[in-house]
Amino acid sequence: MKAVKARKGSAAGTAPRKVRKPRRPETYHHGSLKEALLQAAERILEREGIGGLTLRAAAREVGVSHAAPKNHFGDLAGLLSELAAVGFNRFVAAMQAGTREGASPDRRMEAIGRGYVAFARAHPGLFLLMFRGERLDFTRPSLRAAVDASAGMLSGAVEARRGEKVEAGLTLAQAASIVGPWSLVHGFAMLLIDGRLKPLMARLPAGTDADALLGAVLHGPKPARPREAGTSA
Amino acid sequence: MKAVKARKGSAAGTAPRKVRKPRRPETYHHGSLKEALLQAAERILEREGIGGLTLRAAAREVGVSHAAPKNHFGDLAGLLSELAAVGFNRFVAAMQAGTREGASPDRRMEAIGRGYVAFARAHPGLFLLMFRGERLDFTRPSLRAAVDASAGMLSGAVEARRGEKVEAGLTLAQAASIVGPWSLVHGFAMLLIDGRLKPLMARLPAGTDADALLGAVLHGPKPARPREAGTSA
DNA sequence: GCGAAAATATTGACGTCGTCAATATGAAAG
DNA sequence: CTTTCATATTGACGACGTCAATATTTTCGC
Repeated sequence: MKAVKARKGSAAGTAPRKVRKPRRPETYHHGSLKEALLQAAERILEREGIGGLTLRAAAREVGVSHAAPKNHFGDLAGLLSELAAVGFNRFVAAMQAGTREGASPDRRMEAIGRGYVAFARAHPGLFLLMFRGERLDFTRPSLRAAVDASAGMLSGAVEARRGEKVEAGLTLAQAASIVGPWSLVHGFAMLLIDGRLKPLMARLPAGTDADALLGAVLHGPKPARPREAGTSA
Repeated sequence: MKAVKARKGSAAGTAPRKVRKPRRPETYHHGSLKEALLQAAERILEREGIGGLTLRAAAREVGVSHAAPKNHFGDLAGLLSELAAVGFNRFVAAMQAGTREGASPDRRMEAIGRGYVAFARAHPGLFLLMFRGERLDFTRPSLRAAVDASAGMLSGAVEARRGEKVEAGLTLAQAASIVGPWSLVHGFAMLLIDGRLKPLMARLPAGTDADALLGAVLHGPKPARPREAGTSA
């Protein structure tokens, strides 16, 4: 989509300088560098993993000097946090993707869970970054807003299923009805993209994929009290 | 070169030179450096987080040269993997800690889950390291064995609860009966130690702690199908 | 005991990283 | 056109992982 632009001839650049985004006059020096850096960062993240994502690598990928990102993100945590914010926004979209308009609360809940895992599988590097709080700066407004949006999504679905509005104060049961499904789906996604389920899945009937396993986890016998869930699914 | 060695006295005690493990004559140069490095690494991990755990920092903490760890661990992944192996062994012990002899399979299962989360809370840095596969080297025999032990623990408890031995081949329902509880407890632990549940827990009645929330998650309404789980807790 | 051989520890170097300070450059405002 | 400011570059510093060369200690054959 975006031409990574010519390498700008190093020293002797006789070519026209600012041909970067002819359509958008809002560019400064070299165009919308912040956005370009974010896209480059995501590319690096999914290509080389979180260890390969550095400020200098992002600058290199875009073709600017190693210190250029500082103007837009401050430090590494800034870049990672902005990228995580982008991820959370897309995350919300992924969870909403499978929810149909008139679906029952239970179906809606399941669709959200499937979207949750689907996003993690599609963007494992981004997902891991988003849920690795140690490297993020949650004081950044963009990240905070994106996180809040994704949190509101889940509790909204739980509200609809329970048929009661969640107030400022929560009962233990209300909290558990949010944290339970969240934990189940989050743990599944984490274990899956970290390869922890591979040994188990290798022993399943041929052709059984992660989606089938997720379906069985969501619908099968209860995790804690099998007596009530019938014998076989 | 002698000046560096003088530092060893600070950690070893009164003796100036190689009095590190008087009981075991199997020591080489400076005592059991490998074990000392592992202990130092764990100290650093819990004190400064995973970002502060470096080969050089571990060497510094013990008082040896910056390249000394290479002899025992090869590279950074080696140190992290050996430390993760130690963690998995302790992890198994933590899960077994709450299981009583004649307890029912369900109670045993719950005890394992509580031990799972308790370990994560007690050693968050170690737990995160153990479940961050990207930085580990699973070809290391010690790590492989420790991981297998912890995996066998969970499936063993599930076997007991289902009353059937798990064979080489798995049905989808069998796999789900393992992955479901695992995901639930793992996700809860992950979200908890990453601070993701803090906003929710702040809205709970005063005095409600993470253990109470975990209990509600384990015993409360099912994550996916509340109809079967009785009315409401 | 003693010397050879192996194991272990140190030193120094290289390239990469994040970050900072100083400087240069292009855009916008007057 | 000139001032002003946001943006980008250059160069430096310390910390890191890793490697090669060297030094020191333990172990083992005798």
